[in-house]
Amino acid sequence: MLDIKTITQNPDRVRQALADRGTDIDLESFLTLDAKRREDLQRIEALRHRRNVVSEEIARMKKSGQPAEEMMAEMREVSTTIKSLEGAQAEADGQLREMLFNIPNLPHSSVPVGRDESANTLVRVVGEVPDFDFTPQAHWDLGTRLGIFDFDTAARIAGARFPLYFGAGARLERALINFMLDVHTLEHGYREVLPPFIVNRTTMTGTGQLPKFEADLFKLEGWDYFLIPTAEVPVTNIHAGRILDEEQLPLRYTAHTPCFRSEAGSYGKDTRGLIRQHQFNKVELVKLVLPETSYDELERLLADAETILQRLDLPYRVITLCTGDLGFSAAKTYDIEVWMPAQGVYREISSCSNFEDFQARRADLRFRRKAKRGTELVHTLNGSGLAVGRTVAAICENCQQADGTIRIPEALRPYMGGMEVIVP
RNA sequence: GGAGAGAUGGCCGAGUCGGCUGAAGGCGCUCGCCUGCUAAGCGAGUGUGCGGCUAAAACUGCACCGAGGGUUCGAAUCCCUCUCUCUCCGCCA
Repeated sequence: MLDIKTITQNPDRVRQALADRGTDIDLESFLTLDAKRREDLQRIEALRHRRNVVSEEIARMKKSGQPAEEMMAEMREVSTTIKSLEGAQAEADGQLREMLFNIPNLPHSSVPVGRDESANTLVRVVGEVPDFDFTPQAHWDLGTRLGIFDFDTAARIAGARFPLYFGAGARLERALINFMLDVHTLEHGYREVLPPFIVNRTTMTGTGQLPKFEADLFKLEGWDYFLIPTAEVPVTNIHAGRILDEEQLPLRYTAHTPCFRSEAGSYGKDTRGLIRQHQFNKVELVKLVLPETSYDELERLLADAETILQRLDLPYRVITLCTGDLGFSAAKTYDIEVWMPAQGVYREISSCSNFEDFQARRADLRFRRKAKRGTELVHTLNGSGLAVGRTVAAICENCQQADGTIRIPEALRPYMGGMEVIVP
């Protein structure tokens, strides 16, 4: 969420940002409501001040045995007035908060302006796209033939869009998780976390999934609990509501979790294979950093995620999302897209974002500078490092061989017990 | 699942019959002093949010003692609901 002051003091800047994002939000009624709220607040505070003063006076009089009936009667009225004003205030607060929750983050100045993904800009293309002398198979055909995936059985057990891996497929998934966690913890300086996979409403609100995107989540019936759609949610909230010391920053966490997404509204999109599932594994990178370092940290985060693809010899490209394609909470996002030969397209495999203080304000993530009064909000960042299911899909397709077997990237072989090729 | 206890500042911990407690005391931390080594001692300071005033401070108003509601002129203190923690019993990987 944005700072109310940002909106009231720079309404034009906010208006422009919303326009760039292609969002239509009624800022005027927000500004009017806020002005009125502040006016009312002053009245309430003046009345409360009077009540405090007179109540003290009453205490004094009672102690000295003087009657205070008149004052008490007056205060009864004052209290009633306060109570009714407070009621109105609470309502206005609620309305303002709801509006605030629906205003997206301001895009960073380096973000290209544009309506949709066609305005995204290419940052770099890395790796060699494989040149097959046969027609490459889609990973779902390949994997099903090899007996490492079984989407039909998964659908019978759970439903569409659920994974079921066997043998070398299951091991490949596990190998990737371990490989990614090892690289990030041992080489990139992240601390490994194993967080809850189910979180409460406050936590979901802290990172911005709620209240706007409840339909995208799985909710536990009879509980105010949700399955996490990404490790970003529990991990970013680790320090929610606490004040960190400057020396503790930056905090860098990595976590492997399953992710659960309802994928509401995506019917018909990517119906086959591992690309879009209700449940998938992801190794996530999360950072809490000093504000002045957050854009450098974003570049490092992106590089950390790219390292995984480079080690696996998977061809990919990096793009910067334009204002119209940017997620609700992000100020800037790079997507890493891996090459998928069977479809002949690049598919998103990681999304690395700087949220600046947008999540921090919601989740109340603050820090105190050494020898300085007061607190400041940290900047939060996160990125996939990487989506595991999609990495499996990419390996299947990029490393497939004419005979329908899959060559395992060298970096992964130690994690596969030395296996070099997946055969039927 | 059953029974009981509790939730106060960075931490520990006091709050009596509701009023003078933003909150004693201690620890920690910061600054200064003192002491010829690390130690100890002395003094001062040390929450957050939202407002007002100010060039900026100083100063000042309101709120916050798990969360929400109630009683009252006035609540950390009384009542209700919820959440969480701890202990014992049961069950269980």
